[in-house]
Amino acid sequence: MTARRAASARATINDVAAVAGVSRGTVSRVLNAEAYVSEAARSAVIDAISKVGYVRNNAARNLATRQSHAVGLVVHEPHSLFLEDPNIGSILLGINSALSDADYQLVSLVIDSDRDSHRVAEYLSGGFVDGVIIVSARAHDPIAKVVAELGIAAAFVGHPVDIEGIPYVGIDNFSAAKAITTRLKETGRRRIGMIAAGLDRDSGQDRMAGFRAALGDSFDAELVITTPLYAHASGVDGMRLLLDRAPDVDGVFAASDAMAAGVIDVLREAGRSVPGDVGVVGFDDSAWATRAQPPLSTVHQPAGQLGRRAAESVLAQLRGETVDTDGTFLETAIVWRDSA
Amino acid sequence: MTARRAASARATINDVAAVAGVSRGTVSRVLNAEAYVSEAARSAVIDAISKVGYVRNNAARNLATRQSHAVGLVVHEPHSLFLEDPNIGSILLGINSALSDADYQLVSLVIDSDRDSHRVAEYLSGGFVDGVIIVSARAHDPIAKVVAELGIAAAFVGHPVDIEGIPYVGIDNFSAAKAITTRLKETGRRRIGMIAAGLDRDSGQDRMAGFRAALGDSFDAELVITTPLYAHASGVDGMRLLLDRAPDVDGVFAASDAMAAGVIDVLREAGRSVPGDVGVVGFDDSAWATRAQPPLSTVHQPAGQLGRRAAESVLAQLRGETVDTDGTFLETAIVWRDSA
DNA sequence: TCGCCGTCTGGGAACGCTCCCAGTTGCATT
DNA sequence: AATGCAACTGGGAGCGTTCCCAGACGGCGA
Repeated sequence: MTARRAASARATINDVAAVAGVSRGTVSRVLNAEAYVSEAARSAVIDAISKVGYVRNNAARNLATRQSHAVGLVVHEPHSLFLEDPNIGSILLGINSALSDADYQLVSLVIDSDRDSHRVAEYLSGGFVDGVIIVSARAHDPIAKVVAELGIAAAFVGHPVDIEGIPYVGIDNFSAAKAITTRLKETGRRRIGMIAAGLDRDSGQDRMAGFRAALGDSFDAELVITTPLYAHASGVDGMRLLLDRAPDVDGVFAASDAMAAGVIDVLREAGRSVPGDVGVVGFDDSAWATRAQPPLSTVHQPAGQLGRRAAESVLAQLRGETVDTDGTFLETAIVWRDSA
Repeated sequence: MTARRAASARATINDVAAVAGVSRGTVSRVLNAEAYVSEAARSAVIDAISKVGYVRNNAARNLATRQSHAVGLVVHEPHSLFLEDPNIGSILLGINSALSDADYQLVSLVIDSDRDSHRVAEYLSGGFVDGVIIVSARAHDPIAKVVAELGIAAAFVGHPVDIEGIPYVGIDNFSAAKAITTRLKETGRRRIGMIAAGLDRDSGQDRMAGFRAALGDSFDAELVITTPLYAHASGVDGMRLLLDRAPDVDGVFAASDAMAAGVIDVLREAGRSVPGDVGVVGFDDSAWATRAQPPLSTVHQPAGQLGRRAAESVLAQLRGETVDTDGTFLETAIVWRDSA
């Protein structure tokens, strides 16, 4: 097959103007819903548009307005995130939905970790996007710094970073972790441990702090196992270690559902029943939670809303509105199932 | 914070021309790597570009060339796909990598199932994208039909559809299913069942046909359980039913790794050991495979390559090359772990 | 010497919009 | 009747490229 170009003779704004018997300017005003257009002119234009099958040429508009009407989604370390993060899909859908409502296009800027952030910086400064949403940046992130310097409209999804002046949309990891740990404690558990992860990010630190706060005096640092990743394997390794250190453990807070699933696997292997002998709670309310045996009690993250709100913040900045740089925290909810 | 516009005074091709002491046309020729530029002019232009910090304005180029230099990725039913399909992430990365190598931009066209395909058709015909990649279309897909009518450069990922003239990149589900079933049979299993899914797509049908072909005379329709989704829960339900029907089953081919994980859960619950009492094999080689206890023997799908090849097909069409409409099948490989 | 051709260059003319200014109405107010 | 103002309209200018044509230059064969 040879590629055919799409029908070459596309109608332009001039064709519409000619058919409607008005000028180019009036058509443009109708298209952009501006004031000062008579009802007669408006309906004539609308009729003409459907008659000639007019579709706006974005390239021309972008050139004239010096805006791209596109917002970039910067995702770091694509493989780990795209393939393992249970929330990224929902976040993406939330962003996409908010942007398309506002007639903006989402372009995905996947960053290969082996390339320099220079390439991204150039892309961002190249006017290809009007704004940018950054998912899950680490502290001291080079791209975050570039965005801050460029002064481009931006928002972070996930958690605050060490950069001033850029809003973020996240959840209150501290309170959520504290709440579910408290709830676990209320089921009568006395020796509660935690499998922590992602301590290089605020989210991970906050979950651990929340856990500690919930336990108060009964907190025992011995019962906190630190692992690098939020993965199933980390839960397995962490739980083995914990069981070794404290065979009398009767409650576990895992920093993610994937880890909690690993924890349950290890407990079963060791002949402990869940929730009979040990209560287990997770974090995320991802697909892991319902597929686990037994289904996990966990913290529900409003991932879709996280994306939507971040996109709305960028759009507001693009409209020239003042947005809150302190960021916003979305509500989490405890989902109590059978694992504790 | 008030949004600041990115540095307003961006260098244009004219600035470069002025600094290099050549004309606009020469700069353009250098930028597009055209012939007939003297070495002196070329290096002067290159120096000038870096001196003034020139970055190409895509809107202007798109307007002048009447091309968008963008390729759309159409994803249906975003929720089920994005959130459950273990391959979609890799496919996306593969596409993105091929496109950015060729200086094309990926724009994601997520289709909300409740809206009409009309909106997508308009988008596609609106010149916003030069080509389109469609992931996992069903038979009789309306958007696939629209693409075919438009004659826009396109490729399908996943499996052939009922549309003529559009290439696809997929795997040979029949052969792969046959191969892994045969391998399972060779481990000495006599009563082999299958948990099938996705029979509304060719991929699902082919996997079942491959299973049947591998068993030959020993095929027993009683041992095939049909479920709607490739999900963990389908594996659980399907295996319960199968165990009920045939308590002597000693081998199971699940149509996806997620289902295979569900199968294993049910077997454990029923006191059967894997692979001791029952051998289980899956399909996909997704994250489910390695996290399962025991790790799954399964069929490896080259998801990233699937995306890359589809993108390359679209790019070839865009260059006006003739591409094979029959599509291409990529090699799968059996990954033998511990579950069988 | 002349003419030709291949190599290289400059710049006018689009591409299809938006912006903005200069008008032209029609109506209320003086 | 004259004035002012709000409501509306037309069209020139410009956004930053690419495309393409006209032309300059130099080397080479006749």
